[in-house]
Amino acid sequence: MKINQKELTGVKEIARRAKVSIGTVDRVIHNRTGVSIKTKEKIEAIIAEMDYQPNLLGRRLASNKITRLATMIPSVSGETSFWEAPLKGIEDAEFEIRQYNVKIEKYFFDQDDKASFLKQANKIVKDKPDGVLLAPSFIDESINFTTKCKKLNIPYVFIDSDIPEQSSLSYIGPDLYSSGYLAANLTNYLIKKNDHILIVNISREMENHHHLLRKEDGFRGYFKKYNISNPVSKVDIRGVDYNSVKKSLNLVFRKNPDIKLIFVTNSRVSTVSQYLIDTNRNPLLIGYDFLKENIRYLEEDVINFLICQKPGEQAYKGLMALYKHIVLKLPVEGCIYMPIDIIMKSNYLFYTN
Amino acid sequence: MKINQKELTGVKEIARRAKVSIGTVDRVIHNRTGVSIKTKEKIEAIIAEMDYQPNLLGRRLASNKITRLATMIPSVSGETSFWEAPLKGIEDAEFEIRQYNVKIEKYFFDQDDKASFLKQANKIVKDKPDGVLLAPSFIDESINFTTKCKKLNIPYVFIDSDIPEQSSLSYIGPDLYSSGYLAANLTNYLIKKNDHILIVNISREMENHHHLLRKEDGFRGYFKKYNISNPVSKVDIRGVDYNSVKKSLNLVFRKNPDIKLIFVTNSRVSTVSQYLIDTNRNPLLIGYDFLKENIRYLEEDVINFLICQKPGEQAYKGLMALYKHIVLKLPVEGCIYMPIDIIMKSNYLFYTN
DNA sequence: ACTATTGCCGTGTACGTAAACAAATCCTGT
DNA sequence: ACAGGATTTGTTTACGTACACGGCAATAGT
Repeated sequence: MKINQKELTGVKEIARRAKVSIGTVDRVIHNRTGVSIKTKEKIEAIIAEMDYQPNLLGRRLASNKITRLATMIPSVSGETSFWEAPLKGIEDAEFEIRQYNVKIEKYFFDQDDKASFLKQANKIVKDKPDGVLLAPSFIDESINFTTKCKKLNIPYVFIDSDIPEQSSLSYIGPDLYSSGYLAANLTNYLIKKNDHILIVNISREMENHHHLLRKEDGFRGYFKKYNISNPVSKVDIRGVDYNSVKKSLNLVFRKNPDIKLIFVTNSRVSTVSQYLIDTNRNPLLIGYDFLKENIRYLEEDVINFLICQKPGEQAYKGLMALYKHIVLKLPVEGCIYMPIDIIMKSNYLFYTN
Repeated sequence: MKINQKELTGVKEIARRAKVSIGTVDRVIHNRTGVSIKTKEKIEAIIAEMDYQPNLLGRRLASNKITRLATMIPSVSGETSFWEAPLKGIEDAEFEIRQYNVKIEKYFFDQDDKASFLKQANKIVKDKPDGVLLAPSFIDESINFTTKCKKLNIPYVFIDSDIPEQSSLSYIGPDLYSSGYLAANLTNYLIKKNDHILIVNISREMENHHHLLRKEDGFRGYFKKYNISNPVSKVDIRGVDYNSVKKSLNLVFRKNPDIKLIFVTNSRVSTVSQYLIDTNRNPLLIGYDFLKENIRYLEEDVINFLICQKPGEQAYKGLMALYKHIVLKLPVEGCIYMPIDIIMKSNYLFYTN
């Protein structure tokens, strides 16, 4: 370690060169009022010439403001552990930016209950945080909510699924169509001519169903593009419990006992797995998400491939984007599609969600 | 934004509670000399009780020290663009921690020239940085180098490949065996009984060959574990130019014209791709690394799968580990295996190296 | 008894920036 | 020319920590 030789940098140097006080420089930097146009231009020229980068340490230290970020995601229910990862991501981000006077306030809603979403959304609006991270599970309600945010000048970031028309600060999550497309590409390596394929959509709320259909579109899009003519059936299941799934799949298998590959469009693939074990069937199985229950079936060779898009990192990056935008006033990418990861038995151990 | 209500925290509060000055508290925190055992214990008790976390902003701002980190990786040659990504990762990290008075000094060596490695290593030893990030391409020389570092009390982190005996601060990179194992798992989905498989190792320097062999071991390990009896040939090619590869592969294909799948154990898979195009052959092809040239062949359906382990992130994380250890004095994970990513035509667009 | 040494501790300044406060300058109308 | 307000500019303190410096008391040395 060496002692820093005095580099001429910082507001002080700007002030020196412009022959004004640091107070004036400060006013220009924060374009506050009370600076004559002439000195303002002079200072701005010097700032540009020096390529002045404000020292974030000094800035954050001197600014006694607390930045409050709100996060709104589904609560971790016993029914699915999917939202554990985003919560972890939120906590990681919290830990990292806590030292910069950023506080994170977490709001949770019930994925199967619109009313709870509304209630929490209203609470956020009332609390007026400086930024919002949102998993927009309910589309109309999310539009409503973010419209209010826009009016209040509160920037918001979407994760998990996008509402492109709502011009968020950023979307960080999967490209659903492409992930279905990838599943089809994978499928194409696994099947033979005329093998029967089944697409399974499982979700209770109509809303979430939307997302599943985009994946299905992607899947079928691939088949269409490459003129793959295998028969593709599909079933929509409107209950997430085992019995609903069992009942529906029983019907399907009665009609098509020779299904060779099943593509489950979300993390409910574990329920299908259990069904397959119980009915002693053994088609190839592709599903979604790095959940404990899914990994178990992956280990047991019931699930062959899981597609995953780092939900934890989505939340982490979403908060960091808010931090960069609000605190550092840095530009932020408007849309970050997460990589589409393929998980199988031999690499899941190394995966970080 | 709200004004921070005065939370009682920091050295000042410690000083207040202990009825001493902040100078004394400071001495205890940095366990400097000049504090009576009694007050020292009292202060330590209070620190523990308060769960005092030093404010990093204040700390870094007050400390005028510059931390110098050295990075040592192969230079980006025209021959392979592999090291572009780590360099990018280094630059990303540099940008991020620059504001904390951390400077990064980059050293490059020629991957095919031990002498250049030695020269650069000596230069680093002479320059005495505060930490080193190293891609230990040459094993013996790396051991020698890091031993010197250890004597000088300079922590070092390995990326890309590990030397476990050298007790580095951390290793961040692939588990080579497992990545070969995964390739075999994938292979097993793609082939039929009795399909002939070829493993191709291409490298000029004996050293790098080691790494390839670990992948080959993993590949064969999978086959062994699951009693897969497909014929597996292999060829070691000691030249990275097209003609060397061509000559060797011509020999192989003369003997085994019916090879159904080729596993190339490193990024040289592009050379094999070109060969396959030129000789109008079309086996399945699995290789390594997200390089422009490889992606081209992926797009053209010559390469089917690329295995990749985010070399850019390795370097980034490596530097961050050094930063955390040296500057923040935080504990650091000793070994971080990167996820083993599978890249194919339908997801490469979303991949971040 | 006087100085020199040592151990212990408090004070002050600095880091780079933010923001409140204070002061100087500029207008405008009389 | 001057009051009085508006506009522009300068000064100061503070953020939390690091560290140099200096001071005081107690002990040791002569």
